[in-house]
Amino acid sequence: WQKQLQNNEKADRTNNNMMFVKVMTDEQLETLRKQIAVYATLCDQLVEMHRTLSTHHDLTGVRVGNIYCDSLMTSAGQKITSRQRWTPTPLQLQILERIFDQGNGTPSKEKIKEITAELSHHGQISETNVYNWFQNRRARSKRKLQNNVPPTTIESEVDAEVDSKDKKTRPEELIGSQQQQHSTIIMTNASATNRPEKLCFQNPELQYLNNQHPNKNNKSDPIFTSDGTLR
Amino acid sequence: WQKQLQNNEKADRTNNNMMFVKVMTDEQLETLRKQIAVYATLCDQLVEMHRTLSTHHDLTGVRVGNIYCDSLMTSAGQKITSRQRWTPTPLQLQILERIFDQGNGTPSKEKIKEITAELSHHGQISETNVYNWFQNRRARSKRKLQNNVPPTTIESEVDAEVDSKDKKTRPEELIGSQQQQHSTIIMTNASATNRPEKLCFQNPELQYLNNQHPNKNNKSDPIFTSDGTLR
DNA sequence: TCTTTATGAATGAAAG
DNA sequence: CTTTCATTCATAAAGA
Repeated sequence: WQKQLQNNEKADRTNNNMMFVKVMTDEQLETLRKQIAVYATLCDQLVEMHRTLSTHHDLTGVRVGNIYCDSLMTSAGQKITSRQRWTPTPLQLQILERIFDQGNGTPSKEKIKEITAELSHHGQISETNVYNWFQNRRARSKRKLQNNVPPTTIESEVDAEVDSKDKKTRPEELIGSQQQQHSTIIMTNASATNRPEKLCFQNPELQYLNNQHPNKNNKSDPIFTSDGTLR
Repeated sequence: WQKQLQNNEKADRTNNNMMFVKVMTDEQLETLRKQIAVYATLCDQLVEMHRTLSTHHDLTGVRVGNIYCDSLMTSAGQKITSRQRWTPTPLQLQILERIFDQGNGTPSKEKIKEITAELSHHGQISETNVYNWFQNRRARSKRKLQNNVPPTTIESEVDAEVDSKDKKTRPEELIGSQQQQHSTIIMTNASATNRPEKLCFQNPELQYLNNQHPNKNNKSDPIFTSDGTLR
């Protein structure tokens, strides 16, 4: 593998404009990654279901499950390529920070363009980056306040809950059975932990697609091994 | 592995300060396609099997859901308690994307109901969710276009240059937020020559899956769409 | 290296 | 519909 990589790499470098074949864009690659991850997860889910169903009957499901786990499961949700992300240069950061501090909480599309133009003199950047940055900046500073200023300890929780529930003004013309449990309090740590949560399934099928839990085996990437199988 | 990739990336970036470096041979691409197709087929089969098993063993979806949920909790731990918003199942997502791609941009209340009904077979969902999904999907795809269409006006810089160059490599619409760093994926021919059929299931009962032509039904031909989304 | 943290990006929901 | 918010995911950077 390594060797091949190196070779290809060299070829890549030397024949930059030449014939080797196929170029995938980041989007395509990312899409591919997602797609594979989705399938892997799907298979995982299904296998799990089979396992559950078959436990009392025969070995089929179990075996399938095991095999699957060995070959595919560890790869679920992993990345094929690392998605690269923008990182502001110190200078950009400084400028952004300054603008942010100026208070005008609403960067608005116009502003964004300006800012982006300005910042692009100091490094690669796009409007989306700026937009996201402000978005995140605002959200996080807000949360910080929230977390730091919960001096209103005890009864605030209840009040907050009621308040937020009242906020739910949307006329529910269409509502199924949903987890629209806007039990959303002001997510302080305290409230988050005492809350008797509703444990029942909402997405019975694939809840843990979002698993980020430190799986010790997460070494593997869904990459194609030399024999054409996934590992 | 990962590291190797990183190295490649760095090398690419520094040595020839150019971008787009994802290179695949035709065979590799083909292999990839096959592999994904196999995944799709497998999933289809598994779903079918699951349905059969479910009905046969007289298990309701709910029960399955509960059991599954339980096993999930034990394995994945804390997760489930904190979820408060709907997360589409991969399957649901696929379906949604497909519908969206079909162009009928106006999901009208009628449609929504239908779709919801359909999707509810694959997981907990409500009409509101579907409604929101389409809302967001449309808005965001629009924004993407908006971000991409405006031909680079500000060429004041190296980065801008790079950017436009970058865009040239993208035959299709691109995702708004991706604009910068690229990483390298190179697949060797060696890895591309094998049979995807070896993928995972060796169980006799499932063996027949492997003999299927991946493209048997169009649903099993997962290729990325032009806008980098799944369908 | 491996783990943890900070933060860019994605996205469901809701407001405007 | 468009914009914004809240939450979560993924990863670059920092720490051990």
